[in-house]
Order: sequence, then C-alpha cells, then structure tokens
Amino acid sequence: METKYNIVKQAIMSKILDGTIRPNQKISSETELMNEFNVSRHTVRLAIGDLVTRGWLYRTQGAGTFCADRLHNESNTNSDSAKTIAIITTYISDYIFPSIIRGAEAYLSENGYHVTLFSTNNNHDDERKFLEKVISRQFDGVIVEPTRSAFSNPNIKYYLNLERLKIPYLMINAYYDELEPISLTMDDEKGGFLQTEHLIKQGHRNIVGFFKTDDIQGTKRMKGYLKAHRTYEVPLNPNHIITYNTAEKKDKPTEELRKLLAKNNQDTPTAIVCYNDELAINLLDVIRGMGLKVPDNISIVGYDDSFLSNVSEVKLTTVEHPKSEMGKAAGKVIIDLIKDKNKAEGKIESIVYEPKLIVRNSTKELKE
Amino acid sequence: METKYNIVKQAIMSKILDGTIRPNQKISSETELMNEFNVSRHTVRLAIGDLVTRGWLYRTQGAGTFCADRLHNESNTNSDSAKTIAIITTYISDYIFPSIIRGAEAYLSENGYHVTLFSTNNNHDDERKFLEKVISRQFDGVIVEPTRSAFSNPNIKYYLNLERLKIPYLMINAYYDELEPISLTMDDEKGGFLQTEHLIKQGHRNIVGFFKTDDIQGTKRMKGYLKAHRTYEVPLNPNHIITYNTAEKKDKPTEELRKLLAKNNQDTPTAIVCYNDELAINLLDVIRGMGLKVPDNISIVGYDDSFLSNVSEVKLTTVEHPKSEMGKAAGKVIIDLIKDKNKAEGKIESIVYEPKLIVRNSTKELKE
DNA sequence: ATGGTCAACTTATCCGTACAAAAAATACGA
DNA sequence: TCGTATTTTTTGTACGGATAAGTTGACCAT
Repeated sequence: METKYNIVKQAIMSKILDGTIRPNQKISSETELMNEFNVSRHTVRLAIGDLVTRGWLYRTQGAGTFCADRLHNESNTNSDSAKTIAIITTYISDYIFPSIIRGAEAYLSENGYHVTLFSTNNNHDDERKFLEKVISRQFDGVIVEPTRSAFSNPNIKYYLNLERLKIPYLMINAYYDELEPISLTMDDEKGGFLQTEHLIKQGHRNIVGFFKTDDIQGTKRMKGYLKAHRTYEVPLNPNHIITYNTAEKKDKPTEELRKLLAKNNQDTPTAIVCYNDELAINLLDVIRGMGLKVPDNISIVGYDDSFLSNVSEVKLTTVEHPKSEMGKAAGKVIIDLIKDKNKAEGKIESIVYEPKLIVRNSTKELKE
Repeated sequence: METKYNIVKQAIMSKILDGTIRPNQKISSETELMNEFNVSRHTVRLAIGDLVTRGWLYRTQGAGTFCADRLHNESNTNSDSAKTIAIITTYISDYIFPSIIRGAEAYLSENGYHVTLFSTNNNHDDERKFLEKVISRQFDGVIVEPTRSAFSNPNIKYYLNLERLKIPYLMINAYYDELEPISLTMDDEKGGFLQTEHLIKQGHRNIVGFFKTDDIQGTKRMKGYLKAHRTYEVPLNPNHIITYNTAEKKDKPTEELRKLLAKNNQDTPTAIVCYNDELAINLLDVIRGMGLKVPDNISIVGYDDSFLSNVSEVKLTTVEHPKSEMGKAAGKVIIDLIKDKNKAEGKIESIVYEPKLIVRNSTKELKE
C-alpha cells in the first residue's frame, strides 16, 4: 500500500529507528513535512496521528511533535517471554546458508532461545526493513550475514543505532568495513591463496579465476589468487580474471568460460579457481558440454566443501568452510554478548577461521 | 472540551455502552452521522477514527463501520506487536526444506509476519518441547512438517490443545492420520506410481524400489510403486523392495544396492525407483563405483526435482515437488486461518498437489 | 436455481481552506 | 538586565470538495 501518508509515516519511522531522531527530540513541523513530501497538511497529520496512537510520537500544541521514548522505560522486563535472536541472511535457502542457520538454531534452541529468520535476497531495502523490525520489536540479539558486503552500506545508521540501544549483534561470513563489528569469518584471502597455490604447485600456469565481487569474500579470494601468482612468480594474464555479481551469476561465468575454452590459443587455461562450489558445478557442466574431461583436460578448484563437492562424478578439490560450526559459534557468541551486555565488555572477540584445502579428484598434475 | 467530534464520539459511545449497538452491529454511515449531528464528514471521521484506534469500533471499506467485540478479542489491541508464525520442521538445512521455508518466509514477511524456526531433527521429544513453547508463547500460527509421520504420534494431545486454544496450524508434506488437520501435501502415491509407470513403459521389468518408511511420504510412494506393478501386471520380486529409516539412510540403501548389483543373476534390476533425489544421487555414486553407466546399464528415477537432479553429469528423471510454492501457499493458508479465527470457518481446505514426471536422461528405453 | 453484471452505497485517500489555541521567539520598555 | 507585550510558529478543530476502491444486493440471462 503505497499511500502518501504511508510514505510519510515510513520516512518518519525510519528516522526514529535509525537513530536520526532521538527520544524527546522534535521532528519537522507539519508545514515542513508538507513541503518536504509535497503533500497536504491533512496527509501529514494522518501519518503523524497514526504514529502518535501507536506510541512512537507525541504532540504538544504550539510546541511541536516529538519522538517518544519507548525504548528505555516500558515493558522491557518481560522476563517471561522467550529470548529471541534474529538471523538476517541474504538467501535462506541457498547453498551453505541452511547449514549455518541449522548450526545456530540447534545451539540457540538448546539454550532456550528462539530463532527468527529474515531473508534479504541481497537487497539493501529489505535489510533496512528487517533492521527496523529488529529494533522496534526488541529482539535480544541479531546475527547478520551482510548484504552486498563489498559495497558501502546505506544502513550503517541502523547498526549504529543497535549499538546505542545495546542490542548485541555480530556478523558472519563478512562484515561492513565501516563498522568493525564482532564477526565470524574465514580468512578468505588465504583461502584464495590456497586454491591457487595448489594449482601452481601442480604445474599449472594458465589459471583462470572466477570471483563474485559484490561481497567481501569474493574480493578477498581474488586477492589471494593474485598473491599466489606473485608469490610463485607466475605471470598473470589479465584476461584470466573474471568477475561477476549476483545478478550475473547465472549466465556470465558460463559464457565467459565457453569463450575461453573455445578460442583455443595459448591463452586457453589449464585450470580454474572458482569463487565457490556452486559455480564450480555450473562450470563443470560447461566443460562437459564441450567434450572436455576434469581433471584430465582441465583442473578445477571449488570453495566451501559443500554437499555439491561430493555430488557429481567428479569430486571437487575445495576449501573447507566451517558452516554449521560457524552457526553454532555465532549462537554462542551472541549469547555471551547478551549476558555481558551490562557487565564489563571485553574478552569477546571476532573469530577468523583458517581455511584448509581438501584435495579430491578435480585437480591433477599438469604434464607437459 | 466540547468539541464537535467529541460530541459525536460521546453519542456513539453511549449507544455502545447502553447496548443500543451490539457487537458486530453496523452503526450509521458517515453520511448519516453528518446529517444527524450537522457536522462535516471530516469531523465524523475524526470521532470514529478515535474510537477505532481505541478498539471500540472497526471499519470495513465498502461495508460500513461496526461495533467491536471487545469481550472476546482483548489482547488484539496491540496492533503494533508483530505477528509471529512458528515453523516446526524436521531438518532445517536438508535438501528441499530450505526452499519450502524460503517460500513461506518470503510470503509471510511481505505480509508483516515474522517467522520463527524450530528443527526437531526428526525427534518426537524435540517436537513436544517446541509445541510447548508455541503454546506458552502465544504464537499466532504454526506450520508443521510432521516428525516421523508414519508412526503414531505421542504429541497428539498438544495438537488438540492448539485447536482448543484456537491457535491455527497446518501441516505440510505429510500429516498425522489421527488429526486430519488442514494440510498441504503431494499425492505421493500417484508420484510413486508415475515413477514406476515410466520405467515399466520403457520396458523395464526388474525395478528395485528404495523407500524411507518412517514418514508417510515414503510409504505412500511405495504404495504407488506397488500399484503400478499391479496395474501393468508386472510380477514383483519381493527382494526388490528396500525400505529404510532415517537413521539407516546413510548406509543401508547403498549397501543393499551393492548387493543387488553384485550378485549378477536374473534378479539384477535394470531400473531403480528412489524415494528422493538425494538417495538417487547417493545410489548414482554406487553405480559409478561398480563401473556401470546410467542410463545405459541401469535407469534411475528420483523424486522432488531438487537442485540435485541437475548437478551431476546425469540429469535425473524425477517427480516435480512444489517446494517454495508450497511454502508460499502454507504462508497464505495460515494467514487466512488467523484472519478467519473468529469468523465463520469454512472454505479453507487442504491442498493436494498433483505430481508430474520430469523426464531427463537418467532413464532409457530397455533394449532386449 | 445459477452465475455474472452493474449500480448504489460505504469507507479510504487526498486536496484545499480557514480560524482557534497554545507555545515559543522576538521586540520593547522600565 | 529583566519582565512584559507582541509576533510568529505550531498544533488543534472544522469545513468544503474530489476520486478511488471495496461491499452489497438487485437484476438479468442462462
């Protein structure tokens, strides 16, 4: 329902929830809002009136309209209601996320917490929507898997407001650089390094790398890929770095690989470093379709050690990802943060998981 | 304060309080009130709007304004508090469940509901624990994927209690026979029939069936498998029905298949009907390991049309499962149930999805 | 009977205007 | 500098008009 008064209402709500308007601070006058949103005063009053009855604002004739202070006093002491943790993730159903969620759910459930799920579909607007819910519904803690972490995040204010309101949160898989939050991540750069190093040590010199670059993981893995080339003094062909984003992930990498394998010149790669197993499986299909064999004609390395790595006739060489252990750890850390909320904060620190290469049979020594 | 809208408000309140207007009875329309009190429509709406937010009246566009039934509803006045749906599932992370959850989460989220997840790990004790939480925490609705649905359920009482407390619930994928709840399921018997029929029509006569029999789906699919044999008058080898339960799923089916393929007598099957794609992929590995080819040496049919069916070099012939559409439908039905809670229950009925065979290249005409 | 169409009615949203009442900001005089 | 009066700003009440959108029931054709 995109009614005008709803737009105004949402805009005001956002400012309350992201902390732009603090409790007891005056909001814009009705006239100012009229001009700002180009609506009539009646519409502004509808919006404000609704927020007043819901308890977000209060009005004083002659003085103005003010932000209510519902976050501090009120009924926060409902010790009866279960503690609830929000998990905000990009894609609930995709790939390794279910495993991470499972690990977190299992641990939190055992410890008397509930888990409420939100899926952003890699969309900053949805992320904002959910952060607003988390703040206004008083969740006890939030586990966030960042949305498009390689880009600057328009919702930073909301995270800062979480801190102001002492709602603990942590990030998994990646984190927004501006925030330096408590986070559970892999050393993705080293992961990318291990993938590439393995191939170099097997004699490969033409290694194409595919990286999804709208999240931090992809850019770090790419960094590791570059570093491996430098370390072993393997010259790098600029055409052998393929980057793509989430929207392109279905078609671009497969098309690019088709081109690379088709042109059949010196550039033709003998090995592929993949952003993750999912991509590796997709590329595997392309390779099959062109009548080539893995690992005989070409080697391929995945990432994450997901179920996908064992599912095909070719068992993928890949990099281990903690998955459900990471979920479990996230549950543990968030509970620690909640318990320590009022006490001395300290000790609780980010965890960086060391990547480990798992060698299977999608890679093979290159014979001249 | 003798403002005009206050006069109108008081007049309406009086009628409510002295019983002139009974619950759910329509009050005068805005136009009538305008004339009656000689005020503008705006003033009438102010008065009514106030009474609506206080919970004395409710409005329905097109129909009119009605007296609320405060005695029955009560706590519902808290319009700001989030509605929350609990999803109780066996395994959050496994296989097609993430897709179902995703569909439900997306729909419910769009409609302003939260989704809280519980995973029973196919354990009745955990199911009970979560049902207790759901009842005591006053969730607004529950979506249940039954745990060990083929067996009698020790938690029936809890479900009956849900009904008594008017907490809507529905079941997906399967249901406990004793309850006859609203449910969203596939016609699994027909699904099993389609799998088997397809192979029979391709000339196969030695078809081994693998069925997980601790849930209803497995037993129904097996029923369909048997029915297909009877319908097409194909004699059935009793050794060609392999049943297993969740605990055995890792090892028993693969071992049994190894035995069947090893003994190399007349019994050797030429085709396999699988409980689901996950099993099919596991069996595929066994077949590969024994140096056989799919579909040249042996045909195999999966079930669910999951991502697994497209992931290997052999693209599985399988049976379509609605997955995320089922999740979405579950969200829709549970919301309908919540909204209809106080009104006339009817209309809302279980959905049975028709299975459809998807033919890929894991099955092949049998040549003599 | 059954189902579909349409008109009448009702609430929902939105605009404009005007004046009243309260508070805050400013001007002014002692 | 301080207290008071005045002006300005801001919310509160109230009127008018217009179009949109949902509900209902009567009517009509099948």
